[in-house]
Amino acid sequence: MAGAAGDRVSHVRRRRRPTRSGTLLSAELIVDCALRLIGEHGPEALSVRRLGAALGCDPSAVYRYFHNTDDLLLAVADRIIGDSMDGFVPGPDWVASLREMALRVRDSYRAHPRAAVLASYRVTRRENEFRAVETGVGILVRAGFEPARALRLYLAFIDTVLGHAALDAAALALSPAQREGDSQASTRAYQSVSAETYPLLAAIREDLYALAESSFEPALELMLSALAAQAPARPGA
Amino acid sequence: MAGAAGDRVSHVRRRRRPTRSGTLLSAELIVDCALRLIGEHGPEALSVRRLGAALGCDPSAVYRYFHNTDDLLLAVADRIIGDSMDGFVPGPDWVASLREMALRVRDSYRAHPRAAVLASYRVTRRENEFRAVETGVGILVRAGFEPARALRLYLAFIDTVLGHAALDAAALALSPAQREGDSQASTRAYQSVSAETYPLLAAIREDLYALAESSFEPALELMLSALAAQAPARPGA
DNA sequence: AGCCTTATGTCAACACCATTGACGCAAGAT
DNA sequence: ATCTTGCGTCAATGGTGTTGACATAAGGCT
Repeated sequence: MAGAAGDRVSHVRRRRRPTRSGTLLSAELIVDCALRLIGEHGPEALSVRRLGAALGCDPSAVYRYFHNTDDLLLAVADRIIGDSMDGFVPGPDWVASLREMALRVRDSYRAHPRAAVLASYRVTRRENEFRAVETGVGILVRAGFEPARALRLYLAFIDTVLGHAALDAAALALSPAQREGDSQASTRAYQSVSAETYPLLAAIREDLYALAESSFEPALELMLSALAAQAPARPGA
Repeated sequence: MAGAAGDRVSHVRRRRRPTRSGTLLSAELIVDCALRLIGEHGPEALSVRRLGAALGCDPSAVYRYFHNTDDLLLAVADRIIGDSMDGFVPGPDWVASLREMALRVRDSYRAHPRAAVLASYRVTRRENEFRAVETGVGILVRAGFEPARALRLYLAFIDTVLGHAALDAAALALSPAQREGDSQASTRAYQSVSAETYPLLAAIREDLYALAESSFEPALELMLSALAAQAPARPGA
């Protein structure tokens, strides 16, 4: 049960004691700091020790607010999910609305890759997610789908988006060493494609840079076109 | 450097020295052992020290075969990909062939959920991955797509499949404590759907069990229908 | 057959990590 | 003014990946 809001250690702070360096700790502040650390110095910069150093407190003070690092990362993930749908209202064009939803999720993930990778594993089934489901299903229902079918299609859609967003985020979350390794391996692989073993790949050798790029947009458009094709003719349209 | 097949440390073994306990090491054997460790004792059981213990050798011997643990992890990922595509030959129906590819990948991930989660977000750029790309692009080319477009569409398709497979695997890979937490959150959420805040969800309350299910198949069918719709009329068809 | 190179298994050490239990200070209640 | 206890601090434990020096035997070469 690591992660539920009520489970956070000492959820209501009764006594607030400043750290040695004078700052007042809080769960919010720690999440802020974690996001900042990840954003500024890469995903591997997030450790309890560094967190303590950045916060100006002993590393173990973090455990007064979160059970463990997984708990902390879930809190970070929750913050990201809440932020992504913030202020979103569907427009009249249902396909465009779904597209915007997808891009919002993707951008939010890309903004916090490391936490996003962790978030994508755990479907939260919490407030923010239900709001998103209600919104998304609403878009499809207004497009003319039966409610139950709208739910199924929405789930297929959003899981696809989440999967791709996670893949994108994972690529960004790679440590510099891994990233370099990937790129070196790529260039070498491009050159070593032989016409004998891989005739097709050899024939489109100059297009192979696509291997290193995100396929989020093409996949999104395929998905949207499939949904559009299945939309029933609306009585009011 | 991590990654390409030719980059593996001492790719061709010239001298084979048994370990203290008598086993003959090999990259294959190490990958086998890693998969077994992860499968039996969870993803966190994979460490160089445990690997050494399980193999009956000094932990550092692993570094004679892989540059680092990331390198090893990529090899594990490539093994999973290779297993899934093993013995696959595309049939005459290109849509059915793509479907089979997707289901094979999904099954392979589900067979090694924890390893899949560890590895799924990495592009291995190793032998097996290239074989899969060659195969998949070939299917689309024979369906009538231009090679470059076939590559783009294949990547969008396979990334979607990988993303969903990873989500499925992640659900299977949750630790018991985490799984219980998720299920508790789910049931609580089902009950708390109120008609006021979520009128749509309340209306389809009996369909909400879909939230807990995989959306792999619906998403796959949407994707396939989109591809089928975009296929050019084949001269020979 | 016997030497020599060197691949490869072993050992010890380093620097980092998360997590925990004891300790003590001071905030806030009584 | 005293007492309780939340919470920041300290020290310690046992884990991690990775590296460099070392030893030993495998297998090519003469």
